[in-house]
Amino acid sequence: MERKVRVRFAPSPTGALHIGGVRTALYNYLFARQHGGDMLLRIEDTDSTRFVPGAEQYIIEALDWLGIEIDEGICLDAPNGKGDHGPYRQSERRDIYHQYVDQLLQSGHAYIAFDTPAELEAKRAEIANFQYDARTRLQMRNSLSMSAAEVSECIEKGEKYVVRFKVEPNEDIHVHDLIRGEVVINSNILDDKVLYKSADDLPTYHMANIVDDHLMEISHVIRGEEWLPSAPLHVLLYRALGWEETMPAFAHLPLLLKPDGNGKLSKRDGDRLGFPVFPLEFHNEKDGTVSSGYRESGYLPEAVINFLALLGWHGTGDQEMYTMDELIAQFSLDRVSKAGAKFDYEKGKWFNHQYLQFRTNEELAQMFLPTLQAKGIENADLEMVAKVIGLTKERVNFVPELWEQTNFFFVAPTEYDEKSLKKRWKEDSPRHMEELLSVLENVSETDWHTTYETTDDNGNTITRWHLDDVVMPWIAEKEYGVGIVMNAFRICLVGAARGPHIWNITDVLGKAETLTRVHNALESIE
RNA sequence: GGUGCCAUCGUAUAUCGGUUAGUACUCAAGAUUUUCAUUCUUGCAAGGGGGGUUCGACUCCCCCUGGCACUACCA
Repeated sequence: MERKVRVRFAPSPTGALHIGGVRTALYNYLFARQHGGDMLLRIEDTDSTRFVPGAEQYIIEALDWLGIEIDEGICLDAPNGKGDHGPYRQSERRDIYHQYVDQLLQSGHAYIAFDTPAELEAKRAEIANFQYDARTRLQMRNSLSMSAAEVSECIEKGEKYVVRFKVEPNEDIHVHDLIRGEVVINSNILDDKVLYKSADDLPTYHMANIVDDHLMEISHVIRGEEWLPSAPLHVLLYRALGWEETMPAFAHLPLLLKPDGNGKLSKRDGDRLGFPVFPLEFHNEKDGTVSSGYRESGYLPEAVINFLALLGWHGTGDQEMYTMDELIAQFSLDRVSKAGAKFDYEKGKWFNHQYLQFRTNEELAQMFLPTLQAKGIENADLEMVAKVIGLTKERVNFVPELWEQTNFFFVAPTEYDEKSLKKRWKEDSPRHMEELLSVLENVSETDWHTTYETTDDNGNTITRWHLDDVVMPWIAEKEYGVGIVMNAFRICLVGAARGPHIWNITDVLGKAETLTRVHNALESIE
């Protein structure tokens, strides 16, 4: 019988969750859902010195925002973990690790070493490319080079020690990777990795990772490419523990690279180039830094998911827009690319633009409210906000950008754009506007907002404003230019030569406000 | 330095031995628009180099070059 698919996302709470980590979580999630398996979240907090308060909560909230659901382990509705394989925080699993460290010690796969960090440093300075391995371990202070009596004496004296994995030399280790195929590495290049440290009574990543993945019955380990070099060590550990039969399958994902130049994408790149590298804004209590987030920048979660999914994976055809359900249905590990993907922020913006168009005007209005408030627009009429958003949303990539497109609907212009004036405000404009004012004053409130369907010269159905029937004949009769009149009118209402169709603007503004603005413009201009 | 991974337009990628090497982003031009924007159309732009294998290679193999990752009592 096929083993049930169980995957895990296992971040360290050392700060905000990097966007690359988010993609790893996403691929794990897609894989789990596609196979009807479980998605676990485990917190790898074995390095107490790097712990950052709030980071764990941040991770949970970020995944929740993106719609990556956790079936087991630490999650929003179970902050201390749910499921039968807990605890799901490595710092709470000390007793479990002890047992397996002892097992390795007893079976001779590991040994105790007393070398202090200073001694190790000295050794590295003394010998170039020093490696703690089969060739050098007898020169060091450990249970292989010391007598049993000496060892117990050191331990009784309270000397700090570590447990190291005893790597047998000159053995080819085969790692089967679902994305890269067979990777072979000789054990000679592996050092005797530290598995456990008595100083804080915690295992290191490698030990904890293998024990947990085994005990939690993980079937597939999908993680970043930076782990590929240590995969052989992990295979050796499974073997030493007697778990090779149920060892999970490995898949090492390509890295997310800097948009320019080369190297791994980092927080600094985001700061430097002006885009977020984290899903949510994060205030780091430990170092006092603030990191901007996709959510706060106006990104829609579905856009981030779609964008991230395509950074390293692609379907068979030209499809680019994917819902989460489509991704779940179509994702496959063998279509994950092997090469690192440069982070193209422009494409991310485009995705957000696309998904913004799918949202209703009412939804967008709700999302736009905080921006309006920040601009001093209190008690905005939601219906009116939705209406102006409908007129302008295809012009923007992000919700906050709506302000630049709609501000004149909320605030009457007090300044008039010089370039627009130069080009569109002519000598006759004041007289034209005076006359337009009297033409418009005669339009009833009802007619002001009226539209009707008609056909154009090509027989297409178009919507026409009643105001056209009032203003256009007047312009024609006076033999004024349509452009010169309408553009001056626009400047009066907007303050510049931009914005949606003029009658859409007068419709939202209403008759009284429209006339007021023209009056004001006539007084202010020149 | 050592080991490993990787290599198609500027970017993300399609192609799983036979194509005028496709698509999207970006950029440019034109059309549309009484404004700005949108939209539409068109265009620019690629198989790192060298050897093989083959009737035929972007695709398979080798070498070189280049890029990246790892090389901690961090994950």
